[in-house]
Amino acid sequence: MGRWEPDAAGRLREAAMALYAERGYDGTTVAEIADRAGVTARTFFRHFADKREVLFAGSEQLERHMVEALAAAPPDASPMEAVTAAVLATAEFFDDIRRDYSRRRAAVITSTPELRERELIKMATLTTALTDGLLARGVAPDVAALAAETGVAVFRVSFERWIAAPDDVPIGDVLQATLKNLAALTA
Amino acid sequence: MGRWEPDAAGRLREAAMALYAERGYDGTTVAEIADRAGVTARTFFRHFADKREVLFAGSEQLERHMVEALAAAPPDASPMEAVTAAVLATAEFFDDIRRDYSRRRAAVITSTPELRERELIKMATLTTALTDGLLARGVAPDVAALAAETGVAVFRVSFERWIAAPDDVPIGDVLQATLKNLAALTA
DNA sequence: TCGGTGATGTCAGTCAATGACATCACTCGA
DNA sequence: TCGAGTGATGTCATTGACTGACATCACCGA
Repeated sequence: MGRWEPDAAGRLREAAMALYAERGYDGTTVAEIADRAGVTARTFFRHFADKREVLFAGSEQLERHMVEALAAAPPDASPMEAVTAAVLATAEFFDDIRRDYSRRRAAVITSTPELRERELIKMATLTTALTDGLLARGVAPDVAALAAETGVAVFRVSFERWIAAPDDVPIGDVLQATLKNLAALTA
Repeated sequence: MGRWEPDAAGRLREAAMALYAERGYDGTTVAEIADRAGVTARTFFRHFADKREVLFAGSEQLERHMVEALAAAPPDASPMEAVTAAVLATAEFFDDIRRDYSRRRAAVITSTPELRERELIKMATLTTALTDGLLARGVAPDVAALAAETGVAVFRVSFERWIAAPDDVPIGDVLQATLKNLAALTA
């Protein structure tokens, strides 16, 4: 136990999500989020770069996880096989507990242009990271970019479908199905 | 001739571009842009929704132009042929005069995360518009989305290359070359 | 016990963005 | 010709995001 309640960042995330869902992104001030989390607005900005970033806290973790899975793929795996491994590795992030959070989060994001912008750049950053990972595996630049783009597209589509799917469908199944669809398309 | 100098929006665009290039986006205030354009900050926000939008003023026009070209394609044209027509239609927008502006604009955008976000959402909006245009032509949803995505990708890649190319290369040539590359890839 | 550390609070300030209201050249119809 | 719009702009006040500088104070390690 420290001097303050621990996990201020976590409380801020919870508070922000709750308030965004309740009053909308524009209808919520940083001061209100901080209040609910029991800190000041100044502390909010010490944990998150801006008012949007609080909804994208997990993205660096997810990216790191995918890049690691990409690097861990067998050396003789094809670019697309490596990307597939990275995409499937995301299943470990989104369990049943996260699904409810993900749904509320997605609802807020899709209804707020500012947040959609942020999400787009996160996806772009992820694509760049995967591209770099493929380049490190010796993949040709053109192929790397294309494979990374495809991988992120598969993740995006699957994530959306997972959110819309019944509660008993795990995200792994959706990812598998999307990958199968892709294979059928390109065959 | 009106009561004020005409084309305030145009002057604001010029002023913004010059100041962003000179001092950077963050180092420029809306008040400074307005000053240079001979108006007040309030007037800036009457012409542009926010500080970023002033660099994306032409995007609605470009989108409309592409959508019209898409609609004007022969009814029996394939989805990809229609998209190709839309992509090639952009050549009418970017002449030699626009190239210099485009270069400076691209330099500012790539060096400013906030502006990159805005550019990404513009591209996403364009993709949606082309998708809708294809749907109106009776194209199946999956195919429409994919074709639109591909078309925007071709435009993006071509635009980047055109900016980096020597001054005597017209954008039309670059678009043609990119489309040829795509055909070779998918063959 | 004491100085360093780190997370937080406090305060003042800048600047983007918006609403309400005033201004005033220009236009058009009575 | 006059007077009531009209539309683009200016002025003013306000909110709220974000930042820098400095203070605080429990904890930890020597």
